[in-house]
Amino acid sequence: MRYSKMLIPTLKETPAEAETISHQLLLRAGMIRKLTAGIYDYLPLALRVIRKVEKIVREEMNQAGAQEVLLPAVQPAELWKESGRWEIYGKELLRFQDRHDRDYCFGPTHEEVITDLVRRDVHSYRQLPLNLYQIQTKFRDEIRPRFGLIRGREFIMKDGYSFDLDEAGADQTYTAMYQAYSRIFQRCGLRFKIVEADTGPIGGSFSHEFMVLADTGEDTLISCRQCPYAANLEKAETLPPLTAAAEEPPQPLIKVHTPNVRTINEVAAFLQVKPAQLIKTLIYDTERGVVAVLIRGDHEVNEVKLKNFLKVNDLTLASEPLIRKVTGAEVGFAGPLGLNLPIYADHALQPLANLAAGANEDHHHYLGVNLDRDAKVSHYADLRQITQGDRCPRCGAELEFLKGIEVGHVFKLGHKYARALKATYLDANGQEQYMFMGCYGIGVSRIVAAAIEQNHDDQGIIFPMSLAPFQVLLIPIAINDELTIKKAEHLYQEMLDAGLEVLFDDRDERPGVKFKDGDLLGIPLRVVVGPRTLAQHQAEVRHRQSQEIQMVPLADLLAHLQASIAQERDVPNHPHQ
RNA sequence: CGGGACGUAGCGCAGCCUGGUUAGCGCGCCUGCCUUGGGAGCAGGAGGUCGGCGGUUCAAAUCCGCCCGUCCCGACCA
Repeated sequence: MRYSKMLIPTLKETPAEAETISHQLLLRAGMIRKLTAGIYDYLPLALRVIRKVEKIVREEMNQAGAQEVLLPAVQPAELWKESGRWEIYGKELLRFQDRHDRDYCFGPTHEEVITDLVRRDVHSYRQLPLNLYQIQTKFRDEIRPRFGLIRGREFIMKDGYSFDLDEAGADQTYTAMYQAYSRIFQRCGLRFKIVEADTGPIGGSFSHEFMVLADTGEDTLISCRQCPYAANLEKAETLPPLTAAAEEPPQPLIKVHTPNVRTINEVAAFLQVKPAQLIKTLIYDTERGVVAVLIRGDHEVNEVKLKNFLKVNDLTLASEPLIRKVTGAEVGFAGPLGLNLPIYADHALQPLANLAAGANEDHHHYLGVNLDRDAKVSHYADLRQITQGDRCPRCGAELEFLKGIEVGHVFKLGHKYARALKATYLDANGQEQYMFMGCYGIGVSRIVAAAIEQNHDDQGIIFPMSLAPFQVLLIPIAINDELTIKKAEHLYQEMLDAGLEVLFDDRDERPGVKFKDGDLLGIPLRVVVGPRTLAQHQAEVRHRQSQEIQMVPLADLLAHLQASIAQERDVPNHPHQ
């Protein structure tokens, strides 16, 4: 491709709207433009990278036994009502009507559609297992789109769905997908980590997320320094406390006047106790009623765990009037004593004695609270966020906290959708059985952003060979020198004939401009020819990542480039951790 | 949706507080000359509903109100 013919509108200055590095560089390199919040145009260079990602995804999915399909983006409400998700998916689901006022949505995911397809055309155990995937544009009306391609509302996703006879078969498929995903992200040159994850609104029994490690990542994950345990922060389990029972003898309950002392820090300072000796009492409103949640003063509630534990969809901290109504006191003085609500406590509180807590009375707290003596705790459970001091829930070793960008997610769904949409088959005995499903997502457009987050320097993008829009950038110096341009044209043709993906910078620009643009675009290999190098029958080859420069005889140039490309193409920049 | 910031040429910004010629600057873009190994130089030029609507005023980019849009921080997710 000739640079002069290609739409590559690079920018010298960083647009003010871009905060993260991948967003800035994608804009500056002329790869994307924003149409409206969370919705982007992909320009030619970006599309080439996306096609590279897609190719890797297709090769690995096909290799793993999956088949590609293409499902509609617009979906009828009926299917979503049948699965029950029309009600529970929330505002993220973009809904609209057609001219007959029938309800539709733009697909954020395709469990309903694929299950509908399969239930209509698959009826026998002989047709299973079946593993179908597609690469398609999704729309999720995110509350807050941000970071360019990392969290768009419209984005390109690979979504796959498997249908197995039973759980044993589904486990095999899950493993195959897990391995295919590992290979995909390795081939994309990403440094990633696989973590246990919550299943969220997709549902199902368990899942793993593939996290690209990057400081700008939105997710926090924890990883054991000793054993293989790794989990998303919201999923990470906490160990029950080691001390079996209270060591100190229970003190009598004392009510203390605590004027205008509301927050944990204020109460701790006022009562001269540590935050860890306080009980934080939070009132939550759910679709199944109001509950109280107790947590140690220095801990935070993990609302995902709480949702799962309570088996609720809606979970919000109670409003001020509601708190007053159920506790009889202003916000800041709630406590477990005499509270007429179901009370759930984090297991870290169980062995603790002589704590401080709100008195459910304005400006008063209790000292000497012993939960088993003074309150009615319905259940103790793991309800809190893991923190820096926690140990690995598997082996007890030290944990590491990391930031990551989720690029892939595999779920074991079980019978959830098969049951809701009646996807059944007849087994060998003529018995009707539900299909056992799994689903598998990859953020294709997000991978492009994640790759840039991990591979850049102060001059621009450093694409791994496997994703680069071009393998080679050919720059002739002194464009008006007839011999140079003639030789460069000749080299360009040779490279094309040899099947190299080459961008020929034939613009009438000064060398500095071409070098700056070249570094910004991140093409792995740069070949420069000019009067000086040609006089020695050589070309200069520069490696974008290492910045190493080699002078290569023109006669060896093609072979040299092909060797470099072959060496790097399927080898990640960094080994998988 | 809660909190914060912003909206002036394709991009980055100044002007606004204290209203008043033709709304500026840098980059980019067009033409010509010149230059050609890290975003050159000179000369000429194009490009603006100052986010929108309404109000105050003799006069509004500037003051007031409403609306729209964008970004950042939190609750959601490939």
